[in-house]
Amino acid sequence: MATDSAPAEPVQSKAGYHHGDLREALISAAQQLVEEGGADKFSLADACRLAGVSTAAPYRHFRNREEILAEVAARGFDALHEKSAAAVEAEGVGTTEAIVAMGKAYVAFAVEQQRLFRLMFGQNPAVKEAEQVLGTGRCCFQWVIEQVALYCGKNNVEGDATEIAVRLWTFVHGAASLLIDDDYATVVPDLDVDAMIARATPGLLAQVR
Amino acid sequence: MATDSAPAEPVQSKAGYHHGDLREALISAAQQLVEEGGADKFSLADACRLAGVSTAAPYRHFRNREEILAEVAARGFDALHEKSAAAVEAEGVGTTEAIVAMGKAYVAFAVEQQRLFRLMFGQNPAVKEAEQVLGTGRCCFQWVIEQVALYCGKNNVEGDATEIAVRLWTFVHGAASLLIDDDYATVVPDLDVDAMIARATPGLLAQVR
DNA sequence: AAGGAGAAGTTAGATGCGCTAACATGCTCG
DNA sequence: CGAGCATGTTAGCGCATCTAACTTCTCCTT
Repeated sequence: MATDSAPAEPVQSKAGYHHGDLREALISAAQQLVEEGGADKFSLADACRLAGVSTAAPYRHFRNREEILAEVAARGFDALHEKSAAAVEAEGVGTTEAIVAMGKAYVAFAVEQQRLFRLMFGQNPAVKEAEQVLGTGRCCFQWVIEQVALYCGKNNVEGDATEIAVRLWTFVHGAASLLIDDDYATVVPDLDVDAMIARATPGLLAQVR
Repeated sequence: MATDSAPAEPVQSKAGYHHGDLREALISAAQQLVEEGGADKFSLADACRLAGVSTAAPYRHFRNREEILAEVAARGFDALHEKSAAAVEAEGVGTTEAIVAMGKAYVAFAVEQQRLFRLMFGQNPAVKEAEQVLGTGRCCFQWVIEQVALYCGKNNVEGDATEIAVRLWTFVHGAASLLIDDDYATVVPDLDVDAMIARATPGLLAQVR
């Protein structure tokens, strides 16, 4: 595969001294490794082995280990946004069901990509303060506010959409966290989280007082 | 301090070749270091320097790095339990105010000891599955259920105390997490979390359908 | 009271990671 | 075609975890 006669490969090759698109390859490796072992255990060296390059190579594309993690986190927010949007679309924009579906999608995303979720909502400052992460994260939440505003409009609910959105977010984020961190398992092992969300959402949607 | 005439020091000395109570000294150092830099950055070697021993010494008392962290986490649950109990006591057991105070205490604990809270409710399996952590954690939640049951009894609320406790826990845990991980800061910078809890609690206490 | 066993320290070193410096290669464009 | 730059490589420093083998001190038995 290496000492071949044809040096071709139009734009981005994969063989030989130069990788082709190492940046993407490393991000992809990082996504995989993060999901397997969590951001803590993630090692740049492992990613290099997956991509088939030396351990010094990443530094041509990233300042350091955390910059790769930031990129992974940012893409996570995009994925979360997409998943939520699909769930809402399926139920019909502006309905109570859509709001509930949004919450369930949030938790489902957390469950399906536990470690990624932990990275996205973790405490690593280098990740959280990264440009891309702030951008995609904000965008994600703005969209939720919009959905709540649409709900309020359609259902004659008077109230600040942002305030309601924050309440909803708080609840589903708590549910997602306790679920994936196995904290529910310790004390209420057979909790049906989806059912809990469905039952609690109406109360959180109503304007209090 | 070393080559002295009196070898005394009744039970546990601090000077000389033997430390006296290295186990406690290391745990105490770990508590300090975790709160300063988080469990990720915590290094056994740093703890050794704080305690004034070589980097091999800890292995006489702990299997590995994670076993110290587990001990720190377990003590965190004790501290959380105490703080919550004090808050409830101050408001009067069985009142709505006591329940609200319990929630605020939870969030306050998280804010005051961010990194410890993250360790306690993190994803590190070696920590979460440790005997002491499971024990103190369960105990902590059982007490919350009791408080909710007392509330229900005094206020003629029909409903499963466990179910209500889980709803409350979910909400305040979400609030604490989003607050200390700076996620609120990105999108709703001037949110008053205590006020939010006070307003949301009555709705969460009521039995839904 | 002597002295031996074992607990609790030590130093040395294997292994692995992050990151940098200096060097090598080969794509791209003038 | 060849110069220059982007993107690889190897070598190596510093630091962390953990183990092995050795030392020191405590205390328990006789």
